[in-house]
Amino acid sequence: MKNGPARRQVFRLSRERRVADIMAAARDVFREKGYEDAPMSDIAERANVVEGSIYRYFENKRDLLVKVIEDWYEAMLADYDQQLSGIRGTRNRLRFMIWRHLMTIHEEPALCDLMFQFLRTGRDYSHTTVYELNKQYTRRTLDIIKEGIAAGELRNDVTLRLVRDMIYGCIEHHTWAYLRGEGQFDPDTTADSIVDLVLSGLQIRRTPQGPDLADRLEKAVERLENLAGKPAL
Amino acid sequence: MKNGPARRQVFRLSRERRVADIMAAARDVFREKGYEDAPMSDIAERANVVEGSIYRYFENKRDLLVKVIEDWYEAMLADYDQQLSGIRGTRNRLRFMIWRHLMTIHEEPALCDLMFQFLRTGRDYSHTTVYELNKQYTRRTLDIIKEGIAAGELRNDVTLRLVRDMIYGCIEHHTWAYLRGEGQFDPDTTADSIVDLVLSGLQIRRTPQGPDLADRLEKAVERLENLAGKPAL
DNA sequence: ATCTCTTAATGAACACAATTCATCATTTCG
DNA sequence: CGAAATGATGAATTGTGTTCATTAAGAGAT
Repeated sequence: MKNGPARRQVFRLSRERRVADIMAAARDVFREKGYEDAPMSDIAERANVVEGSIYRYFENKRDLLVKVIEDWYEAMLADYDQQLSGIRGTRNRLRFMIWRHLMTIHEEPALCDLMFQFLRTGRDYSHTTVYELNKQYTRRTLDIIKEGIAAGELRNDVTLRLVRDMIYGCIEHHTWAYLRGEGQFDPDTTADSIVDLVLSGLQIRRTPQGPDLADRLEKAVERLENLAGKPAL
Repeated sequence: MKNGPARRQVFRLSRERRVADIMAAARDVFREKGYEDAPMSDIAERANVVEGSIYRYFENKRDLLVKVIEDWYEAMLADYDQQLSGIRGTRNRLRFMIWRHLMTIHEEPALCDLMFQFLRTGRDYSHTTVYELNKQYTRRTLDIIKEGIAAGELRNDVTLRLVRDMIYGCIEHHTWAYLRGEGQFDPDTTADSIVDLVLSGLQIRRTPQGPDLADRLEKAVERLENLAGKPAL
């Protein structure tokens, strides 16, 4: 019998259980330390496995990150349709989508950060599941816009892609600014403001034909006055 | 005399020249390979120095990246005010800012990428020079909005921060989508569309009861006229 | 010119983290 | 119960950023 260094007791779990353990540990460590500052050794320790074991279930560190984000994202979107289906009216539905996105970033800033910084920038992003999920997610917003157009409430001469970029770009830009200390975070009023801006724009709405209307009224009254002033009786 | 390995000829240059050489090399390598995939050895080789020498002028790899981006950003913003000062009118000035930003991203996608991905996400971003430059840069857009408000052209009940987030968020979101293959890139029409969307919003402007109201009033007066004209005789 | 003295550049050595793999423990199955 | 299959291990490897003792180049004095 060789007297080597003490070997840790080996536990054998089901594949699903091991994967779940590692992903849970990875999610926690990534949340706390980000991607680059999260050593595999930390993840292994928290998952009660040894570093090398992680590579039996995940190709590499990045793959682990991708799986973690996918898992979270998918779960988050699960009951989305249901919530949305209970809301009526273009404005309300749009507001919900914006509010929901703001809340998500507020609840999981670290994971959102990882997603935007490390997944979305990767060369292969457009071939990932996260890309598809995200597309599916933003498509709902565009569907709301389309319905608004079909109902004659919204302009039909805008590029839908740009509207999407404007809404989501605004939310994200706003959130990063908040995360580095600019202003406060109030999903309710922010959502209201964004919907209002997107729908109404910046320009002051001149009541068109305003002066014209006044003219016409004045002329009508004049006719009345003339009529009344005459020796009609 | 020791017969060690051949030692490379040592060139001594002015500090400015060395720094400039290293930064130029770093800029090129970063542009080609990104941040993480750009080894210091490549940068050193291209700058004709040895790896260790870089650390006489830069604290570490990140510091080098920061300096490179700063340098580029500063140069880019240099003749900005001058260009803008030649443009009149809220809409045109706003359009220029948007167009200019689109062009910048189009001309230097790699450096913009680095800036967004590695600088803006850093913990210390809000204490960097790039942060200040960027603030100063976006402030001009907000100044244009403020002038529009002062001139009575734009609504005064919007959060300026949100308008900024909407404009820049939209541009950036749009650009990343483009960079990963969605749609084309046409700074001119895109700038037009964004300005239009920001100023006018999505909602169809109902002439609010304009003609309708006038019609109804005129008819009422007509009835009065008829009434007054009849039993009078 | 020659001889210090200061300073810059060097590249070998270090440190640290991701990844691999030969080895051994555990389970499964005949 | 024994043998094969499978899974976990952790030591070794690799790659890369960073450090530092050593050495070369230039400046100034004699």
